[in-house]
Amino acid sequence: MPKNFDFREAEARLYQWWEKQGFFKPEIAPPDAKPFVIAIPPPNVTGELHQGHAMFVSIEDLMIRLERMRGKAALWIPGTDHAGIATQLQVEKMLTKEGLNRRDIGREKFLERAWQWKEKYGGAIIHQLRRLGASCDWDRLRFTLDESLSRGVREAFVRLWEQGLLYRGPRLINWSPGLQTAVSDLEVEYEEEDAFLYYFKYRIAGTDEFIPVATTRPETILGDTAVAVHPEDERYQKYIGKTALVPMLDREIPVIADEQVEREFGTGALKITPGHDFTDYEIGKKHNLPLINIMNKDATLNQHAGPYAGLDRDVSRQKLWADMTAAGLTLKTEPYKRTTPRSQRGGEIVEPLLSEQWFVKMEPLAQKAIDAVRNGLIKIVPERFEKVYYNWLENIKDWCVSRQLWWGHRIPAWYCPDGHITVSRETPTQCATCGSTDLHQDEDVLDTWFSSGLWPFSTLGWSEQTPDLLRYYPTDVLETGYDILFFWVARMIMSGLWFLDQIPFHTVYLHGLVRDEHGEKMSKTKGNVIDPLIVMDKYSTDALRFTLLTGGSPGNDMNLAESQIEYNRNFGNKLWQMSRFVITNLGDQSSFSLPSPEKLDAPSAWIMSRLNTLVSNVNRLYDSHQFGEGGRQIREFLWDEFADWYVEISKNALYGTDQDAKQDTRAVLLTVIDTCLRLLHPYMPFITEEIWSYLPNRESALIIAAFPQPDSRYLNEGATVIMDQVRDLIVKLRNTRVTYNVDPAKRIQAIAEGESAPRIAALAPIFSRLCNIESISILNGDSTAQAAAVVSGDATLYLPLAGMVDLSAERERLSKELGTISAQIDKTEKNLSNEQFVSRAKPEVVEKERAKLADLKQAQQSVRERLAALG
RNA sequence: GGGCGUUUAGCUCAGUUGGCAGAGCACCUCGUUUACACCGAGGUUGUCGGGGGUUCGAGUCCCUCAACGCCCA
Repeated sequence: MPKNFDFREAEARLYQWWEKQGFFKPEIAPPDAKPFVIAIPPPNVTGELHQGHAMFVSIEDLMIRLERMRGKAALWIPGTDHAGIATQLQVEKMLTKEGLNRRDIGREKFLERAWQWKEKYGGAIIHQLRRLGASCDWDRLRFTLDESLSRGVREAFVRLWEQGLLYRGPRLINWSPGLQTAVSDLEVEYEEEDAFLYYFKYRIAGTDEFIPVATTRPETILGDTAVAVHPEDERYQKYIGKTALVPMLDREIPVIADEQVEREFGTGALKITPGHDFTDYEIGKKHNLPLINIMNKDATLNQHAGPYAGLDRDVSRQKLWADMTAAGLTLKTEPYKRTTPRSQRGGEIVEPLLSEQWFVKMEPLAQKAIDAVRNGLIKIVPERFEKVYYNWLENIKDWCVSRQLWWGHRIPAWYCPDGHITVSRETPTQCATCGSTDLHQDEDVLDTWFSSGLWPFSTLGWSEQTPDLLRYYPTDVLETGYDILFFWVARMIMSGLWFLDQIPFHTVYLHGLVRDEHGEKMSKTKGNVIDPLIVMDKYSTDALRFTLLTGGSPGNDMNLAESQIEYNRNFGNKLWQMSRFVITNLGDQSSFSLPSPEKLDAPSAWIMSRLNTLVSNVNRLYDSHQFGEGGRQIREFLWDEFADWYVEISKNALYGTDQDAKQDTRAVLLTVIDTCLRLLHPYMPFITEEIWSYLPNRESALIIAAFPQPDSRYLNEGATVIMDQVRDLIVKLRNTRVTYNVDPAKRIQAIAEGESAPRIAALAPIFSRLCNIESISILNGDSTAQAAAVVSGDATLYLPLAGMVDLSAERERLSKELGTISAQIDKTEKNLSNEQFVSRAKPEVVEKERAKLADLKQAQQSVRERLAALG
């Protein structure tokens, strides 16, 4: 076995081997095995690996590997998302470099180029996922624009149409002028920004009077179709029903009364622009106001803006305000915090714009999705996100699904010259209404999330009843970041229930965002990005995975520091070294049998007890989705208990002459390593598999070895008590040696006193190896003054250190210890003298407290006696 | 405006059936004993945000306040 683990060489080799052996395929399990299925959150084909990907791969691969080891037919379906806008922008960028744009080359040529781009660059992210060790079934790799998935999209669309849940019509939607497409409500982010509130005069026709009105967007004045005041507002009551004149256009609009108007805001009078504001749109509908669209799709003003037609939205704002000022129609401007709607992609200001789009009626779908979680068919982890989920679904709005893009699923709707709509699974030859053969297909494509909403079943072949769909749907867990709970998770639940009448998965596990060391969002511009590929090169994939898995808590954002990854790289090395020690000390034998529990010596009984406690904990923690805590416990057991204590102690037996003790110890060492490699494999797949290959008597591959189950026969409280006392004494002896500057090489004969002195003396070889005690004899007569004493429970150990012990220092040290012990005794006695505690606390807690008190009392007495002896 | 989260050592964070406050980094002192210097041994470090409550017992459960962050409107 090499001195170190060369992860750079091993990772690629092991991954290829696993894949070639078919271990990633669910068919590796027996045909009757219960499936365990996860559909991957499909990364954008345009994506580059970031910590978010690393996080979901770590968690999902952990679950997949663990369930695979539990004998399930584990299937992790990989895939990528065509990412409508992102990909189209990439291809357009490429065209721009060639001096072209998409309109020059036309839709067909453009799509050709887009597919070329996808074939060339779209695989990058997939290769990066493999580097993370993702044990996906790559034969089942899917892409949202695959033919089969596209058929699913059509099926879904047509069904919604047939069920009357799709409609097309002019509505006010969020328009992205830069991208020239509609975006959904979810794709708009609202930011508070410094702006101005503009106060101006709305003249009343035929008078010199005016109503003062305030707005944050003066250019929309040109589209006003009413001025609204509160019906009970004394200031403006007299104008209700009168006519106001739109500044600069002198178009006549009514002054209306509406109780929604806030009297305290601005001037208390509201301009109503139904064509360019969502609130005004509703008010306009209520009052039957006309709707004027003053804006073109590129955010320049159109002919309805009169003299301002052709100007950009910002320019027209300046010019209109200047003109109004010149005309004496303005009052003032004041600084104001305005909530600006910006596109999630690119950040440009989004315009509410009247436009012809396709919408899905969401309410019936949402209701089913709400019920599924309420009835417990689907569980969201952490649970608090269920509330967020309900809140969104209960207030759901219709979903604008059409996008004015070319890259995506083209809407399967055709129009005849009379405007009849034909929606069809197959390309129709004639209009379903009038039979016209003059048909043209809708130019738009569907929102990317429409297809990803079908992901858990479209990847399995739906809309066909494929064998995969029958065997692997519903899937089990959906794991992703909480930031796409609405975008993706809720929509999958809705569509799964709607189209298949079955939940798509029974558990949703949501992880947090990965931030930098100080909680800042990672970004290239800030320069605080920790690139997964770079840290994998530097510290290994296992170290990155283990850090992401153990560094945070479920559902919360995680601050990632490179030092943590380094620390876990060190843990990997530690694991390698302890395994190497065990393996190289196994001798020539190829098979080992673990002694039955009663035959183990104290250290072995202790470590086996701890091991089985660990196995039990890890299983329990995994089943309650506490992956991080599970990983931390494995690491702490291996490092702080096994390596630091048992491995050191085992050297006595290994290097000794007692053949039975040697064999038993070897068997225990091997059992611990074997078991822990299995426990750890889902967290650190590469190093564990590589170490496994050096184990004797192993199954073919760790990746398909059985996950450990606890064996309660090996739980041993007695051995744990003994070893805890031994370890406590050893730490105190080491401390004492350092305190008195005793040469580490100096071997000391110790003298034991107290009830458990014989037991301690019998374990002298442990003390010998761990703190260089030559021998332990039982005290016979009085202790010598020239000695340091350490006390643990009912045992005292004297170190005769003639000439080295400073008696006053020793007195001080013991006095201090006496203080600590006495304080603990006070606390314990207080508990035990409290009748409520004794009668109400759990019996084992009371018992534990009594034992503790007895221990402390003995220690107290020993320390007192020693102090007395020192004078 | 409504909801959620966070607040624990100098820094970054763990701590889920309520039962003696933990880790990494940093810092101090020793040490290269054939698994490991990507190491080992020892040590220093706390008003578990404030207040109230439930309980024999609260970092943990409940109420409330504060600061910071996020989501929805």
